[in-house]
Amino acid sequence: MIKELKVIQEECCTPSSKPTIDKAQADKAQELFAALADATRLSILSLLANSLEHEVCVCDITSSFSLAQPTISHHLRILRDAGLIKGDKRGKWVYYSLIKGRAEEIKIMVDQLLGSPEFALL
Amino acid sequence: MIKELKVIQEECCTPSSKPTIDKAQADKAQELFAALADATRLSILSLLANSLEHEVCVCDITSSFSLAQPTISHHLRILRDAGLIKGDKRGKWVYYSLIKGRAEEIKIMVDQLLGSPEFALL
DNA sequence: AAAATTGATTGACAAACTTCGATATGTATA
DNA sequence: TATACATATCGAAGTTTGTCAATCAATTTT
Repeated sequence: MIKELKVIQEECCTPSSKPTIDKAQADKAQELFAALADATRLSILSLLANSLEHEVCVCDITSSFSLAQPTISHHLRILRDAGLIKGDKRGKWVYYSLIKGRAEEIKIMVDQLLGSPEFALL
Repeated sequence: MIKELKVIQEECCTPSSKPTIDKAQADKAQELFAALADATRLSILSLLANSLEHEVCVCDITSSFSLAQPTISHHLRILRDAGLIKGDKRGKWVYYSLIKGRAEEIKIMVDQLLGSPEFALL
């Protein structure tokens, strides 16, 4: 009996048998979440999502924050590089808008990472 | 005619009328996404989500990566502080597991930020 | 054509983050 | 009780990130 208890305690746990995400997937997801990991950028996204025409020019984005114009430009670039927004230059102004379908893609990513009822069945 | 074109060009766009997320919400979301903005931490989450018992001890997590033990411990702390995982000490070992329901909460957050069909109707 | 305006880029700096070795703490074993 | 083991914490080194002033490029206005 004591011997059996010993054996149980000599192993901490049974290792996983299911495959986990690979490094390429993890790196890609990291890029996305890093773009979302800033309060200013999240506010910019919310601003675009809630604007009447779903399109806001840089001047209005800049005037919504107490940050210098190059700082906003920097944040817009990060969101653009992450494929979350796009900019459309018309005349003197650049109008930014959300890229559609990204919300769904992100939610699928969250399910793959943290598990969801559907993924749990696989 | 020319005058009318001038008037149109003197304003860049119509400002938003809908409310956007406030700073407190943005800060909270930033904390969460910052915890997800690292490939190692995403791999750890995936490891927990895909483990047979949905529970893995630190030793097995550590041996899954080419990183020093204090580094893994640091990442586990960040995930714990973000409310994504919990640790259960049993004897010599600490077993980590995902906190249930967080995936759904994150997906709702994404919808609020980037807009979703339901939120668009509001 | 010159001046003004919008937005992007560059370079610098401080703050935050990832990583590690050394060490501390708690538990089990001899 | 002394030793070995598992994990957390601390402090330091190197890297990345957020911010701004200065500058540049493109467009419009005068």
